[in-house]
Amino acid sequence: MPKLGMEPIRRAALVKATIDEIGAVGSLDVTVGKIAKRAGMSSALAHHYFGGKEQIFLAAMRHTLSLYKAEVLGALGRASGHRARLEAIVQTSFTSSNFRPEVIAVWLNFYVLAQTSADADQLLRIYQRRLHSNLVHDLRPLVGARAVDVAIRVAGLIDGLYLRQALTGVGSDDAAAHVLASLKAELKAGAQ
Amino acid sequence: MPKLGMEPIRRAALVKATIDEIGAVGSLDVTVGKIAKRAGMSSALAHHYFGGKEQIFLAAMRHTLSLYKAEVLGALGRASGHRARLEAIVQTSFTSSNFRPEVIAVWLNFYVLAQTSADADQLLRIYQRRLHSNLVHDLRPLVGARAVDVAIRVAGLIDGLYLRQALTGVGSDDAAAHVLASLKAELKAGAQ
DNA sequence: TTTTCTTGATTGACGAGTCAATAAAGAACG
DNA sequence: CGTTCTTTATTGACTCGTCAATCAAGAAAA
Repeated sequence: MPKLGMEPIRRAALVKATIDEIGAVGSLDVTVGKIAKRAGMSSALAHHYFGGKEQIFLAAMRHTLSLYKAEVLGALGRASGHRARLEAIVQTSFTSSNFRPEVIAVWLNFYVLAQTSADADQLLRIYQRRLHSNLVHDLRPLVGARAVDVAIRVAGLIDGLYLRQALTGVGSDDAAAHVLASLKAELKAGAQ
Repeated sequence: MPKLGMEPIRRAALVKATIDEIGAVGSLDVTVGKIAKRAGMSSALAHHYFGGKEQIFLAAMRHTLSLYKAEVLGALGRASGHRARLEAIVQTSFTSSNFRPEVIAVWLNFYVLAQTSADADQLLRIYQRRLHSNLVHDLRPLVGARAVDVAIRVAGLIDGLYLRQALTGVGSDDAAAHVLASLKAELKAGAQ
């Protein structure tokens, strides 16, 4: 059985299984054993490749973040013009892939973990910084000096509406539309 | 020793201890034993009064929500005029008492629990409905038919900025000011 | 045969919930 | 007023289960 080069395959399988298991349980209260079984291996092997539970979690968070990042980059590539780029960023945050139960569960528990895990906190800050600078980049030409403040509000609104939609399907008629409406109001009001 | 009428005292002590313990650990991964010890009693007594761990958690959530509700009601009582009342609602959401680590931890874990616990979900919806209707009540005279949509955005922004400030002290220069700025932009843009 | 992959078995710890037993405060009773 | 009964308060000890992490050992490639 021992084919060589199993490590990356096993790690990927474990990451996926971790996300699925967190989604199934809704919390980080998942066992290495369950994750390993879902990934089709023994728990000892999971420990062998990751060292411990927390490292498995972090890998799952990183993976979720990198998927999101890729989605944003893709959407940005397809958009032209500042306005369109802003819309792309907003739309991407509310893609259906972000509302799969596993993804929601990972995000929520990510927030919880960020309170106590320095690594999780760092990952979260990276996400926030990236979103913020993406927004500022395309807001600057539109609102000038107000870009930073507006970006804070847009980012906050994205997170808040995501949270609300994730927990209570309410407002799902289109959260993205709400963010864009708010943005439009900011642009209009700023221009007097 | 058995003084009568201990039940309400014990329950209150357990609720407080639960919140403190969740704050200390950062998650719901707290033991009944630890909570009970913090409240100065045996774990058996905690079970006696609450029945189980989940019920202790729910009592802690309810307590946190009722504190918040009382704060809002107090602030609303002191405010006069629609604009002032809206400001009161927003300000209250960002009171320093809401940023004590225990309170943050309870809220974050509340969100996580709402995914799987019907009771937690119900509590969360009550909070959201109350906030929404409070906002609509004072927005209607200002923006008419747009009140519902604006309320959704303001509520989302409150939750989102709270989340961001709670996790990374960033933006703490004043989240409430950001919400009010956004609100102002909505009013201005709506009036053309 | 050395390295990579893999697991069953084990260890050591911890935790939720139950239970039987103790203790006191009041109520009923003679 | 004593005495007995009942209810409330309280805990230590115990059960039963779970789980993270380790380890020794086997199997297959190179």
